[in-house]
Amino acid sequence: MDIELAARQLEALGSPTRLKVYRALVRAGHDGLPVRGLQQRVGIPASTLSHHLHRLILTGLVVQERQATTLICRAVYPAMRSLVGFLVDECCLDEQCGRAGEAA
Amino acid sequence: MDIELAARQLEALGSPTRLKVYRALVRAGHDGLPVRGLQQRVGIPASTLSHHLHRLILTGLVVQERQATTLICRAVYPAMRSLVGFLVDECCLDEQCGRAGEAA
DNA sequence: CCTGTAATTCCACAGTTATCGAATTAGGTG
DNA sequence: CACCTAATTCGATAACTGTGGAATTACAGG
Repeated sequence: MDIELAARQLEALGSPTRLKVYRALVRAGHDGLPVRGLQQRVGIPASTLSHHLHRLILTGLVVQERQATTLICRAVYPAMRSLVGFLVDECCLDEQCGRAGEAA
Repeated sequence: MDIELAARQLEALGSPTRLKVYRALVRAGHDGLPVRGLQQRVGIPASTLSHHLHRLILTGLVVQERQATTLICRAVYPAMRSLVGFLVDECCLDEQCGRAGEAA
């Protein structure tokens, strides 16, 4: 995992709106959510949502698939997995980030 | 862990410069690093570094402690731990983010 | 082809961020 | 106190971000 990619993905998640969007998608599971459903859940105008989705897609955290007239959005789980892996491997020392030691 | 705090911390880490700063601090371990040493490692002007450090400190990811004329910076490991915890607990579904399934 | 729904793209604007030289504050030493 | 090093704060500027209404593209059905 490249540090530049990690930074871009962290930045993509680093907006309350986008984090809520992403979380909604993760919670939607494998079936994903249409943009419309996402919009109702997050409660923002369509154009704003579209911009945020675009950013999430650019970093590889989200993909879209067209089903007739609706676009289904899905979280890309492997991307999140490697991002978390980066944080743990590159940014944490084992002793300090391991569960042992102190209960946060 | 509040989603707003998570977003602010993700944003703080979501800049290549700040991510490098943070990583350097984590790697420095418990002893931390003086601002000067950090500056040499990351290679940016002091004032720029100071701003980035300030942002990291505001989100609770980094702390500073004065030792005479030098300021020692340290990564706050529990903060990273709970951020990673948030990503795993709130943004990942067990089945999809568990190590089982596929090897990323 | 006309219509309707889905979603994006266009456009504009206010607010924020990154950057860094210069000035300033903090703290120790002769 | 004068001086030195460490680091921050000030000030200014260019670039980017978030936001959302309006126009546009994409697709299906009658």
